[in-house]
Amino acid sequence: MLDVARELLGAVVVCADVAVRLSEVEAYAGGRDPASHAFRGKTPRNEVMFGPPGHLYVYFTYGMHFCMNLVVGRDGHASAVLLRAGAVVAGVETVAQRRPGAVPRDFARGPARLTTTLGVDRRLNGVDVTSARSALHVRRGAAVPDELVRWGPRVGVSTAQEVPWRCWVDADPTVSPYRPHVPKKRRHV
DNA sequence: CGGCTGATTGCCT
DNA sequence: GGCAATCAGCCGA
Repeated sequence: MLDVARELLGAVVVCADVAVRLSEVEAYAGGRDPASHAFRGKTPRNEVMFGPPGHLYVYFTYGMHFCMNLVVGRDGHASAVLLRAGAVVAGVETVAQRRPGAVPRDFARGPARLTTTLGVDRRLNGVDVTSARSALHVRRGAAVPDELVRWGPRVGVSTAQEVPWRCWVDADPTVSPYRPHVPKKRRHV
């Protein structure tokens, strides 16, 4: 699961004429992970997570935002990787119309911004991202070298803050700025 | 520039 | 009924 997350850095998400190269993702480990939507078992909302890998899990949150996950791991295991941020590499004109006033660096800088930029909503829940014929699919991109991959705690979760299951590309300006639980400096205790 | 908060729907207990 | 894998805008410094 963590290896899949790491491999997704640099991959390119394609939806219609817009494409985004991923710079930040976050792993969720299915039923035994208290921060996972699958923790309390299968429900109508999260049922895609319990299906085969390679499919998209789109959910609605905070009354106004969509976020997208890639289902990974074994069928039924319900592991998933939250796609958090990336750089727009195609369709900049389309995105500029969708996000008037935003600067390119911020187009997909955060999970909800990423879905807005790509035009993703619940209609894409469950699509097979491994097929180039799907409305949304994922292509391999230029590999990110190991020395540029950084790991840290997940964002916005109230439980299991200790597991470093978020990974991102070091020094990439499109990585999301929201890191509420990451102390910038470690004071000696 | 960094920190805080209101917005607003749907899901789960 | 409570709260969420967030974001934009506003505040003060």
